[in-house]
Amino acid sequence: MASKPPVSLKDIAEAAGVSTITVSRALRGLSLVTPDTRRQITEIAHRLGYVPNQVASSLRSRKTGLIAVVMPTVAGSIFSDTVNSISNELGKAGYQIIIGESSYDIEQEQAVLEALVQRRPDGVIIAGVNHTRTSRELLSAMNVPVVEIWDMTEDPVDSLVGFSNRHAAYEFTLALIDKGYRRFAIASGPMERLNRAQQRAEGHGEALKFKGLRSFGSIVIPHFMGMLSSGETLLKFVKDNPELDCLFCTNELIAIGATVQCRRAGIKIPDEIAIVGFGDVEAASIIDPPLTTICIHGAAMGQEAARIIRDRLAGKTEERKILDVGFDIAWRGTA
Amino acid sequence: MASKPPVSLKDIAEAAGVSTITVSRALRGLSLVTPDTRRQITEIAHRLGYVPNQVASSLRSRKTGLIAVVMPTVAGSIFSDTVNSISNELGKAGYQIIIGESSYDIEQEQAVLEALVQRRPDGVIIAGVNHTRTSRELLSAMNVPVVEIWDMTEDPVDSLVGFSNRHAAYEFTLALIDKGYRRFAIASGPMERLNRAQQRAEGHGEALKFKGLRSFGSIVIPHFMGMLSSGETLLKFVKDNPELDCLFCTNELIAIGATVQCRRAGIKIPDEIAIVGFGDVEAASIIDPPLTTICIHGAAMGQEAARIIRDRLAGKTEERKILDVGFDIAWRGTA
DNA sequence: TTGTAGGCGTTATCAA
DNA sequence: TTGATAACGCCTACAA
Repeated sequence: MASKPPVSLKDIAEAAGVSTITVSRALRGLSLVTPDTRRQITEIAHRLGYVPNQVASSLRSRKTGLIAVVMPTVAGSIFSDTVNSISNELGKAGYQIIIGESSYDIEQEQAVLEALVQRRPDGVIIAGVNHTRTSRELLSAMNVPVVEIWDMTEDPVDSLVGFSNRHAAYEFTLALIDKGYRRFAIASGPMERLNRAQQRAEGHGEALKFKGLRSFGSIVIPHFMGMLSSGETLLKFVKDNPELDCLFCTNELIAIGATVQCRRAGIKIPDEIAIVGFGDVEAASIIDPPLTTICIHGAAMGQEAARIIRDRLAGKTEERKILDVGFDIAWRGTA
Repeated sequence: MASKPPVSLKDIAEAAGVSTITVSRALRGLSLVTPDTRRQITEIAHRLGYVPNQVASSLRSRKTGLIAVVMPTVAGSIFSDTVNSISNELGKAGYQIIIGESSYDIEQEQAVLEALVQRRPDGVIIAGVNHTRTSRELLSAMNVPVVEIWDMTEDPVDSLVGFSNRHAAYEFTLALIDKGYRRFAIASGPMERLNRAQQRAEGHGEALKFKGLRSFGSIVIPHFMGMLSSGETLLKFVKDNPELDCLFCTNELIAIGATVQCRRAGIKIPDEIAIVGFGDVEAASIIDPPLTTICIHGAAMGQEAARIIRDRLAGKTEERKILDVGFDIAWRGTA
């Protein structure tokens, strides 16, 4: 297992009889090098199996080409559209992403952020607008573009691409009431300490109140246990509360689970009970009946956030942006 | 927007009246520092808002704490279990992962690899065993542990944690024949140039041949277009071939799509036609009927691969490992 | 237990 | 168009 020592710019420079900086320039395509010299250098670099050391480059140039992306989770389908579109959009510009998972917990988010920051990312995209004080300070102190996503506030750390969870839940509830539903219960997923679930619940509640309705119950699935087992719990809840006519889920996955399990138990949806979700993952459209839900523009948020980062880093713009991508209601089979 | 200059070890050293190396040692917890000194240093570092620069650290120590993970895609649910378990397992040991997508193409894989290698990862986990010559050379030349996953071969680059796609398809087909199915057609997803789909098709074909059966047709969904639209294509195929009694899909997503669309078209599954998948994603169990499929141990592969990397980097073991995690057949509703 | 010296591989800066 | 010099921030090696 004789391991050859790694090849550096210096080795190439010696072989080519030029200085390291010339090699560096040639390999970076810096057009101040004679085509002839460049060709020779490229050839030698290739022959020697040279692999540029981006660590050294990053240290000296203070550019890592890394964008930190902090999400509650990347498991499951909720945030994967967002992460993918970020990755694709930034990939075009030669950036790599490093992902951190906050596990829906701002303390954990801070820990993750503290780790990521040490790698000196050139930018940060982070889900949510509710962070610890230290996290906010950290984000500001980094002096790189920061884009918060998946939420809305008047007072972002830097730029923001999101939507109002509260408003979406509010409007959706109004629309459901318009459709004739009156006796709602609300089901929440694992209570996010990042509190987007809570905002959704509040928006729902406000809409009820505005229409003079009261809530007929609520249930929380404390630790997320997979779609089907959450669904079992909700099936029991639905059976125990026969007066309900609509189960408002603040989380897509439990809505899917509930729909599947209720259907398997022979409950007619939406006739006996309507079920609605929040988020529109792909699985929502393959179940029967397909889920009526709020469609969140995860990919669009990712893409816009990535663009903002890219443009800022390219010096194209200085300004901070606040972008509301809104939401749609996807009327399908469950309500 | 006055941006304070970043704080370095030197700044802390000066403030504490010690040398930078002492600060470095104190902050890394290297137990050669007086508790008193350490406390003082920690306090100052905190007060100054010191953020260690891992780029500099990586350059000098030749350890980046980064593990490169190369997968065909991270969109969708197929590989996400694997990536998550890798991330979790390595996270425990303080490693970060950087992901590259090969898009089911070994040329693209090579390009991705060439980019990742420049960041000097401490290890590599890569899907598949079929790589370009250059990729293999690159992997060897890196002199870091490499684990190939999701496939099987006698001749891995280094370590290997996988299963035989061919064998799984072979055994599954035999089991289906045992169940009484005779008139099979095979449906493939986007033809992977990384050729795992092909191995599955071959295993299926060999089993038929072994039992003296012929294939009743085949169809390829060339570009993956989502579960439901693939399903439409397959629904048409099934309608056009009424003699079939089992549709063998080499890809879970198209199996789900086919099942959903056939069912919506009123075709009785499995009575009129059986449909089986390959891979067992979560969505397979929420459709009706739930999909009979080969259960691949994606999370287990990820975890084992991560462990091998971790142990090798901790110097716990030198040896290369080949691990076959096998597969299970999940008999559910569609066959 | 602490410190000195130097270098990891690259690129910014300034000079030729 | 090319080069010399130094520095990015940290840690290895060796010495005290």
